Amino acid sequence: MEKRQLPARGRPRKSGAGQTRQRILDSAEELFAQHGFQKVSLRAITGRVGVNVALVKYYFGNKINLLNAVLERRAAPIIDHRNRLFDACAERAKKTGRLDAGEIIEAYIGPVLLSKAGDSSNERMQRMIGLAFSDSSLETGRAIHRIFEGVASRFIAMLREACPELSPEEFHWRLVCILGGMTYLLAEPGRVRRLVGPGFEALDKDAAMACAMPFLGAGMSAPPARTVPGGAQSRVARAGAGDLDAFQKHTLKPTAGTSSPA
Amino acid sequence: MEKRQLPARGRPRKSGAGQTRQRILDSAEELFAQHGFQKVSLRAITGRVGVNVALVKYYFGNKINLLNAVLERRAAPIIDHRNRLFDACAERAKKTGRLDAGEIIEAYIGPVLLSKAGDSSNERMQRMIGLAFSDSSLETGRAIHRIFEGVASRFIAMLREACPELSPEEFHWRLVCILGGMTYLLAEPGRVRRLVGPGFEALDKDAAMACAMPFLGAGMSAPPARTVPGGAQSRVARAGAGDLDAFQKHTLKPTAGTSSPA
DNA sequence: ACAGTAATTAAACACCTGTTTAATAGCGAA
DNA sequence: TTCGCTATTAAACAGGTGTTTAATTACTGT
Repeated sequence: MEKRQLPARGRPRKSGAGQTRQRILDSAEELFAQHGFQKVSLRAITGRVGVNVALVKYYFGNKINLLNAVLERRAAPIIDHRNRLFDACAERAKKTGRLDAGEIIEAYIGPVLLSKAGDSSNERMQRMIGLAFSDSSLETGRAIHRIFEGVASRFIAMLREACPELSPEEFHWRLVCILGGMTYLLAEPGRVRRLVGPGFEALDKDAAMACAMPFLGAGMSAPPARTVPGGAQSRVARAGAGDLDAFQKHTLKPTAGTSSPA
Repeated sequence: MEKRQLPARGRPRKSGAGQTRQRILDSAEELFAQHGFQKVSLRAITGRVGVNVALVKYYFGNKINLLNAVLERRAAPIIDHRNRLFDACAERAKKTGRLDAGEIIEAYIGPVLLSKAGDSSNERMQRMIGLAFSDSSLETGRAIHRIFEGVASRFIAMLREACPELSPEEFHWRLVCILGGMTYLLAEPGRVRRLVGPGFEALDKDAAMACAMPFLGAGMSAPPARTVPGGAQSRVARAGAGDLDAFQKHTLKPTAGTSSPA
């Protein structure tokens, strides 16, 4: 009887070799972007390229490291682009005398949201960042955080400088809104569309950018709700509709106040 | 030898019975709110209350139905509250002659974000909705969607009416920002805070509401970026900084235009 | 007293997960 | 040729998952 007829085990013939690592990265990128980190199994990733699961360990060590590798591969251009735009913002501020919040936000979001035509890798990166951000698990959040920590800090610092009139509290919650909105812009899975119904091409991210920017910019430039803790009333409460009992009590309740001296 | 010394199998004595279903619901609610639907196992839920996994099937059929039951239990008051506030908005609009976007947004977010003092169930509901919304899986999204479909539609319809000057496209993307911001307000897992650093009590949701509302309201009331497709320029592009080559080309590119006649 | 039903359990089912181990086929150099 | 290194595989490991089945006990109505 023949010794082995089994599918070749061991090192493959040289033709087209050495690209396995890349192909695993590509496959992982595509699946992570489609379904999120947690829901994609290693076997799904390697199965698509026809190699064994064990190669993930061989090349990347483990699953979370594979995600890191996938992210790192695409992060550098985005970070560079953001930094260049931030530089431009600072440059312009030197002439006009003040930083523009809208410009800064646009400089942060643009490089991720806008893809060069035909560059599908960026579109995948969009969804991947969006999904990783909204993923409730700590590990994916940490992965993103680690990679973009630098620019993110610069973004926040510049934005803070552009909005000196906001209290720390107020700045924080507006920032939460911006990042939430940004996450949805990136990864919006069609839920909103299902609610609103169709009626236009919702996939044009350039349009999304152009439409979202006035919103975010105007939001950030809005006057503070309250300069003194407890001095503000919600719009609904101010109007004083009849049956808003519990709602009113709380909206009117003076807020704890900034608990830090800074 | 004694017949059975094993832990009692079968129906338990009447004392304190009949509450098992509730206890499972409570446990599930707490864990779903903490870690999200996908990451919580049925055994974790039932283990905490000291009952067998099979009871989930007995009482709820399966896991997704358990989530539905958890959500349904808390949804009704929220939906009612929202509707009452919407009624009040409509009432006021009859006098002032126009709907106020900020009021409408506040009426939608408030009932979820603001909890009656000491009502921890609402706080759990907040995180649960937030997590379910940002969960990339379809099933949890559908669960939320099914329950809030009605009010959500009313919300969007009213908001649309309040912003007639926005094109469908523009309205859509601003709505995405609002819902994204809202999701983050509800479930923000501390990522933003880690970036910004501490400095105040970030957990006061009443303050979050008061701080976020001017942002969202002003954003929604901002003038449209473009009334005619292709007529708008992004702020960054307009400023024309030197090295924004590809970025400019795309920001300036005329947008596909509303592809539907409606 | 007895039959039926409601509530609960232990245990298995069938599968999927990330990870690891040991074997092996091909290649390059000595 | 032979040795060692690289890239790859099959297979197992150790566990977790939602789901299901059958058994068991207590209570309820007749």
